[in-house]
Amino acid sequence: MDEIDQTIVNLLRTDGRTSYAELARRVGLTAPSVQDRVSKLEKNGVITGYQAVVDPETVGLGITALIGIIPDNSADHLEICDKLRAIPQIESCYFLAGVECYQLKVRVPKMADLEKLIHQVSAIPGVAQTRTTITLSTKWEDRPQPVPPTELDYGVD
Amino acid sequence: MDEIDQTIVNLLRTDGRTSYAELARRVGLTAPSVQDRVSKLEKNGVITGYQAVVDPETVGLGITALIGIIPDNSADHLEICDKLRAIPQIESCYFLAGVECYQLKVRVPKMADLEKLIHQVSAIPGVAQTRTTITLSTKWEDRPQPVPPTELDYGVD
DNA sequence: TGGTCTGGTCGATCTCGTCCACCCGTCGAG
DNA sequence: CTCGACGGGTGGACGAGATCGACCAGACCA
Repeated sequence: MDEIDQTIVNLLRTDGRTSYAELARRVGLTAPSVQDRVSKLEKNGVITGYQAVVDPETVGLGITALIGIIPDNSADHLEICDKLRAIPQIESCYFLAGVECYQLKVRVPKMADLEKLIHQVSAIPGVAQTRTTITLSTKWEDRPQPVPPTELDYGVD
Repeated sequence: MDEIDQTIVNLLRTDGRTSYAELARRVGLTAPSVQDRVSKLEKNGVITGYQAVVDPETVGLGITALIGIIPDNSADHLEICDKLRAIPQIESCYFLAGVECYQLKVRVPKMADLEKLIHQVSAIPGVAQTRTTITLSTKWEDRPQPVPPTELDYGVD
């Protein structure tokens, strides 16, 4: 994970379809060696995938909401997590330090779908309470910040 | 935005580097026509970009936090938004219906950076109060849900 | 009926991806 | 000191993919 790898990662984060040839030109190497570096980055779990970024509204996912979950004392977190994972509308799931120990980001087409979704989440054993906040607008999302200058080795060679 | 476009979008959301030739095989068209569809999807703002998904921990962004912002009455939201946008560590920014009218998702290398960041956000004119929650773990993030069957035309032809 | 428009195919050409042989410093062992 | 292994890079060859222009078929409308 040297400086060249960082450049490659930054380039691929801002345009995931950049060709190896183009990357090679940018970092001053040849295509095969860039390809080699990229596949090592993938193998080492630095790059975990590539996705097209889609405007949710244009594909009929006009409603975004954040749902906080307060568990009860007997909550089995493995089970909760599994049940949550099975719900496709939950795009992100964070485990938090706080009373609301999960926060979900969900997207649905219509309010009725959100209502159904909340019932579905509330029905999971171990979920004591949920608190939902509608997002009025997404100012921005998943903006790739440049990888910070590495002073330490982060354990991935 | 017919059924074929939806398939293309779904495929590109789960693997943003899928070649046009491969997409063509999957949807039963030729590469040029798929390419044509994709460029139309990009032009119409359905696909807004492509990004490599990176494991934050492996690139030195080990700390994730959610920051809620409570504005004061005189808050100029355009200014707040601009000031927030200028802070690269803020990866996502949602405008919410609630007392905390913004929620930020931030990533930093160390706790000290988070502290600095909170001070930075608190110092923005119009920000009355912030509330920060550390995420203990990211269960998953930005999982692409299949685009819902379109019953209506969502205004993007 | 004929013109136009949209969305497709086909084929040619150029670029890119990918594999392989080879090269060149580094480092540890004999 | 020399040898051999190794990691990481280069260059070339070849097949696959991207891209462009020409052409075609069905829908729609005057």
